[in-house]
Amino acid sequence: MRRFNRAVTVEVGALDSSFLGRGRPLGAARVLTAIGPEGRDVAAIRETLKLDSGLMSRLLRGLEAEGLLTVARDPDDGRRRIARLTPAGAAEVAQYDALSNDRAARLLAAHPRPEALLAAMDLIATALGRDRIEITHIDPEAPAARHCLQNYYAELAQRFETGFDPATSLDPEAAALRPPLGRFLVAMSDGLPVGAVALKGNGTETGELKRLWVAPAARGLGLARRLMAEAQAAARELGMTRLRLDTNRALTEAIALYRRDGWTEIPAFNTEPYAHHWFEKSL
Amino acid sequence: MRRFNRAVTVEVGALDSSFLGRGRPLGAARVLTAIGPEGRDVAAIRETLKLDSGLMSRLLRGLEAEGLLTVARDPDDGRRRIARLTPAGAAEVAQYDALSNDRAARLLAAHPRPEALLAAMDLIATALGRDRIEITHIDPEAPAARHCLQNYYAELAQRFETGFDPATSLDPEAAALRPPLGRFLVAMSDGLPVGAVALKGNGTETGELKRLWVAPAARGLGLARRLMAEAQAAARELGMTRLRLDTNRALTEAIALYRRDGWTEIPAFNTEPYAHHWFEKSL
DNA sequence: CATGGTACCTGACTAAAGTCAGATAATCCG
DNA sequence: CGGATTATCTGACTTTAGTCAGGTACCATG
Repeated sequence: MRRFNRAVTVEVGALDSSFLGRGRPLGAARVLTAIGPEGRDVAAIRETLKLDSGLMSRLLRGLEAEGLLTVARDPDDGRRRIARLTPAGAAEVAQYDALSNDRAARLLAAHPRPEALLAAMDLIATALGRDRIEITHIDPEAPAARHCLQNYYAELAQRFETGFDPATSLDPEAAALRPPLGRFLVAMSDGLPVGAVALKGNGTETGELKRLWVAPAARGLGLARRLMAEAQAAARELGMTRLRLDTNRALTEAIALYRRDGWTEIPAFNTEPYAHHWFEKSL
Repeated sequence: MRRFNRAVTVEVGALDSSFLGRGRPLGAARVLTAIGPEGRDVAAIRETLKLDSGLMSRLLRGLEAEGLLTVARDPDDGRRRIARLTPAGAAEVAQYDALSNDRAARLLAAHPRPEALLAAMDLIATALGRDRIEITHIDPEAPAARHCLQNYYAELAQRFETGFDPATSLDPEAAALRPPLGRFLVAMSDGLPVGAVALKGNGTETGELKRLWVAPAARGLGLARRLMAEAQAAARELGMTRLRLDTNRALTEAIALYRRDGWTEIPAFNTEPYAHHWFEKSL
């Protein structure tokens, strides 16, 4: 553990000094790379970098003078300001990205088992960021949602004895998973989706939960339970009084979770070909 | 990968600010913890922390004024100076260690699979520190040597179809593995032994290699080959002209390595009960 | 429309980190 | 021995990071 700390500190330090090689103090470089291609709220940048407003303001002024960004007032709220990269600024950010990608690529290329290395990093990033996992509502067709569903399907294909083909399963319409009918919830860890659940509604007081998934690196952190709790809260908000779900007998942990969390098994309420158990819970 | 970087940077930053909580600037804290219980060469500290000599000198003076360390001249070389912790300094270091151990313990305790997390950290620490793996000669009864041998035996017990009991194997006397007869080589990565090989001598021109082991997290980095090369160089230094070794048929990678590196199979030259193959190489 | 709160800016400051050019004493090497 | 080299120290700097106390413009609310 201490060895890990040391190795990582050295690596972070080396990355920082390679950043310094571009002739700009680290604080300024961090602000620049925190803006993102779309531009970003000054307050949001300050929040993620934990900077004092005075310092932030000065750094922005410096970068503005270099011609790397522009700061404009937010049309929705005149107090807020939005920083946007100029083409020159975007080019600088690309240079910084290249520096860190190079290091990463070299590290991976030199390693005999790059997949193992990536899996290890994933595990550690999730472990370190576990208190920062946030559950948010997104559109069921957003990239993060697609990412979760793809991983979910891939895992089902592996775990079901019959395999899994999404085309033959009952696939809810996207409209049933977005307001005002339903919701799509994802758990995000540092910008990466690590879990999801879909709440399907049809305008009645009975909703349905579908597509509960947690990334392998984030399992055992109680994330599935948190997702379920958030989904139930969302269902209540939408005026639902009862939730149902179906599941496959291969998903034993999920079934155990449902039982523990007060779901009761009921007869089949749909014709889902992959389902063996059906559950219900009143809110 | 970027996510890993961010998570780790945040963690390192958090650890740093918890260090600041002890009312001493980070630079001074780093110097203090870099000294180690035995005292350390000022130049060596400067090297690992990459500090300017002026800065280093001032930090030492400050810590000395606090009564946390003493600086004395090196008896072997009057230009060099050796920093040693006073009891008060050792207590401070213990406090810093406690801070980082607490964080580590909390992280591990909160994780569902602490072993997996540790293995992942080990893998990453080794991957990041691979250019810093150093091969040194140590005493065959030093703690690092014991550590390697224990892991080596444990692995043999698992891989040999008959199991492995060191008591029934031909165990070289420690004297045959230390100068002037032989050598014991370990590969150290940031203070942790990650590989070893023993060179057994009996005063003649024929030596024997034994106990070649590489830690799982460090496999595939070509470390076994480096260890073999260093051992051969050490054998030449000791005036040997021929090396022999025996091995078990379960150790297929090792056998492949010997063949690739110019060893030739020969008839049994000893009665090692666990051996199936015997090799020889002239230097 | 006054009031309190928010987001940002500015100026004045401090602490920490790092740089640079000698100075000094010890060692190495021919 | 004498010149070159090395390890450390000292003093005089600069840069970066960060803090703090106002100040200005804007928003939300009764």
